[in-house]
Amino acid sequence: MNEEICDVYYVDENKVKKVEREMLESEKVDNIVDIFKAIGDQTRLKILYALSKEEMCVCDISALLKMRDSAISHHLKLLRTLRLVKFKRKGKMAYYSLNDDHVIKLLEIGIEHAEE
Amino acid sequence: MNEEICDVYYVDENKVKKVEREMLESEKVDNIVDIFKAIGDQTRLKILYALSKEEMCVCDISALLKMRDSAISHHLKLLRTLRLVKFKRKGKMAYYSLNDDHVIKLLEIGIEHAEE
DNA sequence: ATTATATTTGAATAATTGTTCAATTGTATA
DNA sequence: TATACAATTGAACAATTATTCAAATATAAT
Repeated sequence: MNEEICDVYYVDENKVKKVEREMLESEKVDNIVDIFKAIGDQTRLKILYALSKEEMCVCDISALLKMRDSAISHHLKLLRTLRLVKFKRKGKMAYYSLNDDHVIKLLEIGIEHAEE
Repeated sequence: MNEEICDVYYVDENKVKKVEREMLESEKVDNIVDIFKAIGDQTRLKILYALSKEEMCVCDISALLKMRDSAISHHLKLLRTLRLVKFKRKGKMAYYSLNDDHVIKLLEIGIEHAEE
């Protein structure tokens, strides 16, 4: 009988309004979601985990994961855009590494939760 | 000219083999990926963030996010399966809350990275 | 029992996304 | 300059997934 936004009748309006005020701005939500979405993919998670052990070039990673270098490159581009990895060119190769330790922390907590 | 697994020629085999030994088992990768995939969705991220502020029932959340309770329930089921949220029934309602503080830690680091 | 309401579920559709292929670009060397 | 190779890019296809609708449960009240 309260709001007609959805098909629900008894809503704790005060609670909802309170949480509404505390919610993240939607632009911020988008940015955070993008990070988790990036890590939430088998190939990219493996890439990130591998880079936490060693700096590697595209061809090393594609050999490690037994995938086309094109696929790896597409993923690395996304990870670069999100500043999860960085790279430096040395001759023909591009050496990738983790951009900062946020990724490592995220992976650690993710692993911890998965292991329980 | 090394391995013919992919279309790449010069690979640092020692490095690749070393990282191969250090890699996560693929079953573990799947489990970790599922967690990040779950958080890497606008609706579910908002649900988790909201639940970090207040315990809420399905109808509260659907009012907050202006979405069908059916959609919310589907998401909550996934989050329950991954043990990211828990719930208790009180009468007709189901009150949801975060299962442990892994989610909060993950969100904090995600927010931190997004804000830089 | 019947009615009312909160939640859950399954199936269908629409939208998103990962991988591949083919072509291109950048860098080094002959 | 011509060739070789690492990396990148865009387009296309296949696979995954979020949301909706409709129907089914669960719980409480009349």
